Amino acid sequence: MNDSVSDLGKILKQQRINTPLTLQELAAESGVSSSHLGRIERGERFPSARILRKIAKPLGFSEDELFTLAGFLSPQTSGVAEEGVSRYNSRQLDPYVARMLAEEPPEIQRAVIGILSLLKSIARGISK
Amino acid sequence: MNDSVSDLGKILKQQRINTPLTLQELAAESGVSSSHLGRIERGERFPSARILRKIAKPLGFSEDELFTLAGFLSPQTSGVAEEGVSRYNSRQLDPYVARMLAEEPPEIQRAVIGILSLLKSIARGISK
DNA sequence: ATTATAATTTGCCATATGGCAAAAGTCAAT
DNA sequence: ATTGACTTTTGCCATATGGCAAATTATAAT
Repeated sequence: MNDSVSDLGKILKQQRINTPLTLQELAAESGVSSSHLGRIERGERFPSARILRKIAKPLGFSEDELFTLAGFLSPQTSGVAEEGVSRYNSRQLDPYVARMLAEEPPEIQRAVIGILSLLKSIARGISK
Repeated sequence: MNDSVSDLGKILKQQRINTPLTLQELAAESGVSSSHLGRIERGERFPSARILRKIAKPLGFSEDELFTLAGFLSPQTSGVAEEGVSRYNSRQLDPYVARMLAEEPPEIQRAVIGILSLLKSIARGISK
C-alpha cells in the first residue's frame, strides 16, 4: 500500500464531514452499507471500483477524480511506461487539493498560502 | 451478470488475438496470471480495476477506455460532471496559489487542506 | 500415429470485499 | 446519573478475486 492509498480513507472522510453527511446518510444516498463505508474511511477495507463509483456523486467527486485518488487511474495522461516509477512527482498539485482549494474565493486561497509560509518560517525558526 | 459484462471478456479476447498475444504472453507482460486472464475472457471472473489497469497497455487500450468498457466509468467523463455541480465550477484556482502549493510535497498539500477545513469548522461553530 | 511443445482450462486455496445485525460510543435533554 | 436517539464500530458470514500447479487440449514435427 502506498501513500495515496492509505490517504484515501482520510480524504473520503474529510469530504463526507465537510459536506456534511453521516455515514448512514452517505450509505442511504450511495447504496453502500454504512459499516463498509466506515471501514473504508479508517483504512480497514479498500473500496472497489463499483463502490467508488457509487459514492462519487454524493460526495461531490467526479468519478475520474476518485479513481485517480484510489490509484485506479494514473494521473492525467494514460500510458506511463514503467510501473516502478516509485517516486511521486512532487512538483504537481494533488487533484484533490486543487479541487478543495478551488472552492474557496481567491482571497481565501491566497490567505492559505500566506498561512503556509508563516508556518514554514516559524518551523524554520524552531529548528534552528 | 449483464450483457456488457459478459461482452467484456469477448472484447478482451478479441483484442488479445488481434494483437496478437497468447494468454501466457499477455500474462508475462501484464503481470496477471494466465489462468485468471483466461477466466476473465470467458466470463468466469470479472476483472478488478487493478487487473484492468495492468492489462490495458499490453492490449493497447487506454485505461479510461477499458474502465468504461467494464462499466467502472460512465461513458465520456473527462473531469467535468454534467449534472448539478453548480456549487463547484463557479470558482477557479488562482494560478499563483497553485504554483506555490505545487512546490510542497503531497502530504503537506493535504495537510493544508486539513487545516483549512478545521478553521472553517471552527468559524462555523463561532458564528452559530 | 506418436511424441514433443506450447496454450488453455480446471481444481484448489488464500485473501479481499461488502452486507447485516448486534454492540459500543456520543450527545442532548431531562 | 439516566434515558433516548443517533452514529460509528465490530462480529460474522457469504461471495468474489486471483494465483499456483496439475490436467487437458491444440499444434506441430517427425
